[in-house]
Amino acid sequence: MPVVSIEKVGEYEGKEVTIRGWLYNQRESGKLLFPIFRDGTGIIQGVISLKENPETFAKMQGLTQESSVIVTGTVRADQRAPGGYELHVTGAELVQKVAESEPYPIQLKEHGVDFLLDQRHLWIRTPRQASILRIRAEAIRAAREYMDGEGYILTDSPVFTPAACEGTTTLFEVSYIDDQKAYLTQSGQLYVEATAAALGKVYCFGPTFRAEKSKTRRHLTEFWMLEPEAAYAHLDDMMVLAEGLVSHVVQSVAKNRVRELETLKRDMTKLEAIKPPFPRIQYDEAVEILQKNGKDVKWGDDFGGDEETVLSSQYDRPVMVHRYPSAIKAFYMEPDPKRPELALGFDMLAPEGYGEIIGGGERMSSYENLVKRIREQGLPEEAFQWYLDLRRYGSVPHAGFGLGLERTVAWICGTEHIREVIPFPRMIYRMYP
RNA sequence: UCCCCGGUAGCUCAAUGGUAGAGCAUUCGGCUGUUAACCGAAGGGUUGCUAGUUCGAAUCUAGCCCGGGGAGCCA
Repeated sequence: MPVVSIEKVGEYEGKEVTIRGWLYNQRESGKLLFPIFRDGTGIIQGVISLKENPETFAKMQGLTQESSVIVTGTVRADQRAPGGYELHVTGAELVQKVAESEPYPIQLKEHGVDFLLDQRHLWIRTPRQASILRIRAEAIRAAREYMDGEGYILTDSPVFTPAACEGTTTLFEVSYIDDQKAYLTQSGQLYVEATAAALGKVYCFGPTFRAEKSKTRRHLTEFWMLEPEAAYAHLDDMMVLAEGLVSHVVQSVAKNRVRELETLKRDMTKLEAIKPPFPRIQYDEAVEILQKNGKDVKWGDDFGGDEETVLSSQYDRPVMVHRYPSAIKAFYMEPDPKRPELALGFDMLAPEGYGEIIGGGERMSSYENLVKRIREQGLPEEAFQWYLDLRRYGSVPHAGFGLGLERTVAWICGTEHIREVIPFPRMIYRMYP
């Protein structure tokens, strides 16, 4: 008797198979049972007749939602069944029954956000959430495939760091060994700058932490970031890499996760349009576009969520805004030699109002300028000595960016909130489960 | 940190100053093709907490707690 996964059940039409999973739901109709099973790969409806199989009927009748079961039956195509295939159950083995006194808390109906987040460890069992997590996995696989294919070497950055990567944001402080203090990384960038000088083209991919008190659908306190860095690379090289990476990720999901995107009711035509080249606009031009659209922004202002939405809604694919004023960008950004008041940085804004998914640019390569900036920012110079070494010993032009995984996946999935695209979201005021 | 919104049964919600209710879930009964099945019945409440106004508070007032959305900041 073959043990099969529900996603592959169509290959076994007319054959008897075993499915190991859970009871997703069950409808009862007198002398007929319609259990719906799930096994993590999909759902399938079963049929059990009292007349034909009284023993199994008795075992399954009244069984509680999410009880674990191993069932055997014959696969039949049937228009009436959700999913097109049905399992005519011949035998069932109950693995664990959910007690009636403590029924499964998540029902097949609308629930509130607060409740679902408290039940996140169970919520991920629902088809929609499971689909999102499968898409996340595909996005990660495709992103690494692309970076590896472009000759970038994975060199992961540490999670414990001695100081801030960017002065302004708030850090999570943790106690380290023997009364030392450490901080959870807010970016791996400084470290990939070092590995780029060692290996040429590198990237890191891992969790990052921001203790900002942001309460929006675009923020998490713990999120994953992919950060490439390349020696001798310039701003334009990074914009080419960024559009190549993002389009490869989107196209891979569109190709390999069709069923999941259907579960999410995602508009596939919007994803299919995500191909290079992506539009590039300079900051100056972005300000003009915003002013034409009635936004009260002047040159020198940074863009908020509203402004980003206006800009990204002009295009059917992500837009890259480059050369922002240095004053509103991070301390390590290289100024444009043609217009020193501008930084050689860029942001990629996702369509449909999902906001900034990439930020990056060219790093400052001059020792003197970098020291000056560190002092201006009031950053602890001692902690940055190793970083300054990169400018003492064979400094070269180099560039990179950071791609926010969850914002990217939220956009691909079309979810309302970023919290749905990470298995266990960490947000301000929420760390359970 | 600031602004806005919310907290009533396990869940989703109703009740706007006068006896706290419905659907789902659970239990019992019925139903041979159900699609969040349906029909009948039962059990289930410190209305977030504290104080106040009132003959009377889920409802009005104040403070606090918890959560959501947004600003700032950022991926």
